[in-house]
Amino acid sequence: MVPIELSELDCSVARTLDLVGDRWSILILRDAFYGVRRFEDFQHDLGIARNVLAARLKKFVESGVMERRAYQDRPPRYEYRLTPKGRELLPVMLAMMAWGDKWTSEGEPPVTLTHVPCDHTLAPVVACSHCGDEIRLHEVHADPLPVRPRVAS
Amino acid sequence: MVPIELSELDCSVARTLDLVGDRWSILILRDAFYGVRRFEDFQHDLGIARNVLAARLKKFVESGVMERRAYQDRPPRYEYRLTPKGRELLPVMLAMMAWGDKWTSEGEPPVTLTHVPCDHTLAPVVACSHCGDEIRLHEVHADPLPVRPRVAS
DNA sequence: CCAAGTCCGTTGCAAAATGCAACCCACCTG
DNA sequence: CAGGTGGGTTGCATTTTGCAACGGACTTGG
Repeated sequence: MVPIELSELDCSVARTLDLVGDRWSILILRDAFYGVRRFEDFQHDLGIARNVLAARLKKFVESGVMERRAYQDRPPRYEYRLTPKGRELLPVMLAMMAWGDKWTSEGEPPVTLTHVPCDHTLAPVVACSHCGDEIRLHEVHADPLPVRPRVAS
Repeated sequence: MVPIELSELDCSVARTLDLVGDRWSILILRDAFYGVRRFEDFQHDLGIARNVLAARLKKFVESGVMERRAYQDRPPRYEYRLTPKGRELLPVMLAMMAWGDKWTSEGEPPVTLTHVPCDHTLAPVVACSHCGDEIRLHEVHADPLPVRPRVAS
């Protein structure tokens, strides 16, 4: 994937996109969150082309999101595990999952999440790290504003 | 974008990906969150090819994430605004932004977010809708488990 | 009245990413 | 020694993107 030209677009969203902004990356990570570690299992579960899977795993390892570790010698076999950097992509996946469940599900949401510490069904929300309230669009002020809105809004 | 084959992969993440899982969609939405509404402004700010921008906006309108509204007749001119469905993609963008800031920024994070109600610098976190605590990977239990991990883990 | 500018696209063609199936190699199992 | 498993690579067709040019309907300036 060719990186987006960051000259005028140096935002963290774009940098995150360089890693997970394609069709398969987040789905691979999702399986990894659920405990999948091996090439064959990713491939079988997702139905992804093997060459694309190999390319994605390689990219994840190079960027420090996963590590490739041998779990046996002879024949050498490897598994792919999330690093802390990779595990912290969980919020991105949960946010996408929550949105998909709310707006695009036909019938029941297929997966119910339970938050173990409080033992309640979980709808992930994005909250303010300081006050804990849910974040709404017009309650956020960005500085410097990365784009120049035409009038004021 | 050809939808991912959902037969064995009917997860909300994949359905969200069908909308925003390409190189530009989230960046367009990001500009929209910041108040950009017109074709020319999106194009100029992002440097996106005009045909791709036209295709994305059309897709957003068709899927109900944006609405196309005339702001003048003669010549007919349209602007693109987020619908509620679209505004609720904010968490996805914030999560990507937070991750990019934390893990890929060289030097200072370019944008500081302030949460207006509590007047504090904001690091968006994904939290449990019930107890408000931040969500960690191993504190989430999914049912039914959408993939079959090999051993247990 | 004519030239230039603004806004929102469409069209054609080249480059890149992806999907698909076949192949490979090293081992293990019956 | 035949077949299966695991982890890939290679070649080729298809799809998606990027780029630049063009068009049409106005508005503005002189």
